[in-house]
Amino acid sequence: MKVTIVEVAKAANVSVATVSRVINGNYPVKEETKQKVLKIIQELEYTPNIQARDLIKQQSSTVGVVVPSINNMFFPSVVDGIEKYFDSTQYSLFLCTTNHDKDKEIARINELIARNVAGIIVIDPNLENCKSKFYDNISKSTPVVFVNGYNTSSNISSVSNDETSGARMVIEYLFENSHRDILFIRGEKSYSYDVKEKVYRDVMSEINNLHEEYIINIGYGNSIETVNKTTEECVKILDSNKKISAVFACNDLMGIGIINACKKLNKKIPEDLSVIGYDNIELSEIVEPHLTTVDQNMFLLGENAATLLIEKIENGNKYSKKIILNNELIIRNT
Amino acid sequence: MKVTIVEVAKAANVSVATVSRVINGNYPVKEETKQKVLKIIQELEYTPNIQARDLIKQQSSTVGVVVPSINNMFFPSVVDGIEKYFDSTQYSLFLCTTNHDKDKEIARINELIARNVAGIIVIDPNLENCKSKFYDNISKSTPVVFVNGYNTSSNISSVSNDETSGARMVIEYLFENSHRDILFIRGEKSYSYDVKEKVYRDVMSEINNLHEEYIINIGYGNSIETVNKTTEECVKILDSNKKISAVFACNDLMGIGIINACKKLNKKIPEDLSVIGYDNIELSEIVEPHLTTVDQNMFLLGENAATLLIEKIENGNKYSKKIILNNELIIRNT
DNA sequence: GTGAAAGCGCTAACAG
DNA sequence: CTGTTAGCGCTTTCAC
Repeated sequence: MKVTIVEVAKAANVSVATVSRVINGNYPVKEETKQKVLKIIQELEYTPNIQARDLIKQQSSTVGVVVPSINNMFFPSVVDGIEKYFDSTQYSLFLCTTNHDKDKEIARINELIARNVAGIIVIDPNLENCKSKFYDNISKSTPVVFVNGYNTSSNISSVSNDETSGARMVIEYLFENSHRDILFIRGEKSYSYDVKEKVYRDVMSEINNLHEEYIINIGYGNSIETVNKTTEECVKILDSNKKISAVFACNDLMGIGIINACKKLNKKIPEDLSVIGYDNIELSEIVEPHLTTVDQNMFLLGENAATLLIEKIENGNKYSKKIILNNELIIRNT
Repeated sequence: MKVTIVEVAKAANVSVATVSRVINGNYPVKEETKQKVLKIIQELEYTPNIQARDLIKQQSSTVGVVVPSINNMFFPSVVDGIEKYFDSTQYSLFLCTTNHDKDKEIARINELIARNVAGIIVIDPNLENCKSKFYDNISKSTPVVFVNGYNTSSNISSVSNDETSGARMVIEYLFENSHRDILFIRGEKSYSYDVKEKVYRDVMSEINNLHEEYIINIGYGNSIETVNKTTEECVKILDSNKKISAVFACNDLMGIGIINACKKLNKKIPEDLSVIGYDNIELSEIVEPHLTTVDQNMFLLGENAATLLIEKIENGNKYSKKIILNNELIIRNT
């Protein structure tokens, strides 16, 4: 068994209260006693039990982070940002993955609450869950922050990229380069895709060139398999539809899938087909040709989410904030 | 404040013990009382406080996972394996990153212990820490499992790939294809690199063709920047040393770096240069040309680590085990 | 300055 | 079957 405060107290011939005081340094203790206790603590290799401390103090020093999947290049960067921020605090992170499953997401959140976390950051929350009352309810008692989520609740803070303007940037850039027949590739069950599709539809309608068959939903969109799934799906489409001169991929993984599709079809990029991705994951700079994309600055997304959560925890979950980060078109070779 | 068991008891007009019994189902409760309590629990949205439960039960339902970094394709896969396994248990994961920093690793481990975790999995533990008495000491009181770590302690379980045979496979395959001048790329501070370098040295010595200048250490090796770092470093080397006909890269990121270096030098792969990586991260199948590599089966690595930890927790940290997974050469196009 | 004692939310004997 | 009670490891009044 691990050594407890009682054993330290005994060994030092003082009361547990005194030991507690030297550990926390919140009440005066005679220097001599203090040194004695400190020495014993060292000798016995005593570490205070944080669980017990949290319990009595009626506080929590853990926060939960919920993420659809960790096996891609996008979410880990966001988590990195969150981690770096909490590094300098007394909080530790419970990381949970949902595997893009709506019910698992709910289960995970409930687990976190049972573990009495001080707050929860949800990255890319499931759209249905957002629309149901689930999060509304949770957020009454536990501080919640969304990253890139659909958020109508007044008691949830959120940080997201301005995907509307990002998507607009993409399409306008394509227009400037005289593209009119633009394939749109999206995934499912995330608000991000909906936002971008809306922009796409609006803008294409404006120029009277909206074709339903140009809008492709390839299913789950943020795992590494997305690349090959996109390639397979789009080889057919690009091969049969010669009018398409550009592709707007909702994320870089899909963008890379398109690049690979072009290799299969012997299409030259960007001569035969222009490709623009979204996110600017590190991979986009490593593939050949380097992918043109929109920078989401994932790390910053994470950092801001962490800041918002701390704020919410400290203000007693009373008010919320929405942060919208701007993004930037990174023009590379596609 | 969250609702506690006392309030449920009051509302249901029973004692807290009874409420506890219906929650845990470990003692008989009259069906009628049970239903009444269950109903109240629902109404009040009561969730038991796991921290308090762990405290009284003198147990812990959390485990710690320590990983150098989450921002690459290797570690997340291992973590995925670990997560999937713990999914079906009552354990939750504390995930910590060390950013490849030896002292941070120690700090993180101490934090986990203060949080009273049931056990700790360390992925790619820092070599110096392994050689110091740090882990020896920790593992006396807390179950510890290493993934791909240097492990001499009798009280630490570990799972690793048979990197010796893996490395040998690589070099022998290169020999079979008549390569004799093989560049060896490694990183620092991980046992994995040492193992592979030893094999490389041994085998090259056997054929009397060991050149110190063929052994390149490019520093931290498992972040995405590794790709470009390798490219930069190796463009010079490959350009100035025309005898080199093959490269053995200690991981796939470095392998991809070599591929990109060849593009810069207009070298054809595999005609002008053969490249073999290590790990078989998902990326290796997505880059062009597809990278020949050794499959580490990261997911399995994680799963096995989780199994070992559970075993150790259940046997009271009394005995340990080492698992060595075989690996397989994946011959692709480089 | 320091100790005794109460209590955080929960479980597990022990009685009844 | 059910209630009473002690106590997990810790912090924090309240006396002295």
